Amino acid sequence: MYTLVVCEKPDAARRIAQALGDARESRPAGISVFDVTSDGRQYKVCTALGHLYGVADTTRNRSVYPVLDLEWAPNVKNPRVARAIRVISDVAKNASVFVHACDYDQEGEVIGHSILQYACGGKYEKALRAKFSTLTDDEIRESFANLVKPNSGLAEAGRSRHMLDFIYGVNLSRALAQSLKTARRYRNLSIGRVQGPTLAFAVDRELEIRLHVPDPYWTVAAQFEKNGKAFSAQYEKPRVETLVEAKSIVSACIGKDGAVSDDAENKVLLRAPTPFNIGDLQREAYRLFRLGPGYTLGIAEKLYLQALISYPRTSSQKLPPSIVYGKIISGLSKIGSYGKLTSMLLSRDRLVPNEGKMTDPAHPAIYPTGVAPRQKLSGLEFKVYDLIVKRFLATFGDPAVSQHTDVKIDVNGYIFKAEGRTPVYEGWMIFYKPYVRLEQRELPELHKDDWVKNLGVEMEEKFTQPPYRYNQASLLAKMEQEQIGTKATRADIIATLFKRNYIAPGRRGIEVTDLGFAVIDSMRMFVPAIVSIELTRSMEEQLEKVEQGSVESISVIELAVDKLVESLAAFMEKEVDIGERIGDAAFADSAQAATIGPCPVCKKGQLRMIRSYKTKKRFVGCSNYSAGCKATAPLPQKGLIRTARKACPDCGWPIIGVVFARRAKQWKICINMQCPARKK
DNA sequence: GCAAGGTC
Repeated sequence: MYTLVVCEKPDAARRIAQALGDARESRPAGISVFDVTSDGRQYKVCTALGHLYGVADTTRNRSVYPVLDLEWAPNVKNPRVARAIRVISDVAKNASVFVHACDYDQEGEVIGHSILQYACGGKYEKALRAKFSTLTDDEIRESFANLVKPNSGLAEAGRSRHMLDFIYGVNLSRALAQSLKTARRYRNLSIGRVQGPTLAFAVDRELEIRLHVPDPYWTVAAQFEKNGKAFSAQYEKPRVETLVEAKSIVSACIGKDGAVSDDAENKVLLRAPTPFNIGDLQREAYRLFRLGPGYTLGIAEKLYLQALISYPRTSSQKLPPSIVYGKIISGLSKIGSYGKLTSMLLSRDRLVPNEGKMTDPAHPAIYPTGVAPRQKLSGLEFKVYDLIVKRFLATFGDPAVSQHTDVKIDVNGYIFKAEGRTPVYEGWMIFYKPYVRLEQRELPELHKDDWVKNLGVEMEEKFTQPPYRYNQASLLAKMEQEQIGTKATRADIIATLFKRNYIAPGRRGIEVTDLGFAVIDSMRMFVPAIVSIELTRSMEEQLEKVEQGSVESISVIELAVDKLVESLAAFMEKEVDIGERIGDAAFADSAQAATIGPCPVCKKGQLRMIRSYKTKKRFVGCSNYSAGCKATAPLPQKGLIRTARKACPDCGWPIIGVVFARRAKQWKICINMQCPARKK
């Protein structure tokens, strides 16, 4: 007889098994099972692959809606999932004790609950729960020495979350699709609790930009000189509202020398950065390399599978000592050019990382393992790896010190400000080069009551600017800030909005398409909750009550269904109008998206993406085909294709960009097979 | 051809 331990993922199962004792791995049906004997106890540590069970539509018919009868079913479409369920069921047959050791959070509770209930034959209530905050040896042993009862309220709240998201998301997506069908069109549409608000963020930003009225203002700057060194200073009001005022400042100051009226010197400490969680890494990779968040996650997963970095899907900014900093750093000292940096840390008595506030139930922050790469990393893989290594090292660095000199200069009663920034001590920044640089702005030495020579005073007319468009990194940051989606899904949600053609990459960030506007408009009209973060907030409140046991999950779901049905009724009344509106937007967009560029052969038509009726493959043809232009070119069959709005310098045919979700950044090619550049 | 959430 033995204890069956249920874990959430293979990596966690391995760590838990090794922490419990000597672990022997076998792989029935390609799924790992670890046999452990420890203090006379026998364990079989099994693993899920994330959710093995989830909500399913009992009608099995996508054109039916509303669908309100849901069931909780194994995800048998995925063969690996089916094998994992079989393996665990087999092991469960002879187990005497069951331990739920999935991540200690809501989804983890659900994953373990389903497995214990359905793969192990109703063992959830009898099972014991391992409660850990990170998967370190000490914590794992501690949690197994103090096993608690499973939290059935949490499991129930989690299952309700799945149900509610399905009820809103699937039904409203089908309603949108149906409205298009009524208008005799077809397009793949979707909306959901997280997609809705995320798209709405971009829509609202787009509206702010379109409604922005530029206001003029003036800036006034002066050039001064002291001891042969010139420097500039800004008038104390960064924005002067009127031309009259700006002119009067300039005329009062021009040609008049200034006196230093105030000087302040401060040493400013800049603390070391905190270690990366996945969102931090995605933002930093975007800032430095312009990598989309989904792509960065893909690279991080690859590095993790090569054992070069720790588990990347973490929200933690903590580095527990149990990962043994010294061991990792000495490992890194043998890799590439890190030796110089690591020796600076290895000579220290104590290593203390500057941790952030965020935690994660199952994993620490992202850190390099110190294992040397076995194969050469690709350019981008190396960039992300290098960033992770240097960030890790930098968290142990001393604060950097910068001397700030703030000087006020009085010119005929008008005050100008000048700032000096001088690096004093590099501290942690030495580890994080070239990803950071201490700011340097020189000022001559100035003391109170010194006179400075006036070299000129100038004013400049400026206009208030509209806010920036979101880019992928800032949209992801907005989602984090509003707490919608999760660390592992945010990048995917944004990718879905691109795939649906609700948003598109523009010159200065993410632009909302007409289709995106039409979808948001119709939802705001009939189902405003789905495009507002309030739905998430109220769901969280109600699920909290389910978890506490003060409200039944069934009543929460029934209430949601009532609200949905009410909204759907109003929506269906206007179905034809909505369908027309969305259809027009969708097909205006796709006609535009399908246009690749002007035809270089007949010089009259436009080259367009067309799908062949016979082969179902896409290719490029000229809109002037019926008038005799036979210009054509093949296209890659995978990936999202957009025009680069540029002609090839070698042959004049248009250039396209091909985007793959988690793979290449963007692949720019000339579509002409006969292009001279191709022959090279 | 539909959500959001796990993970491979």
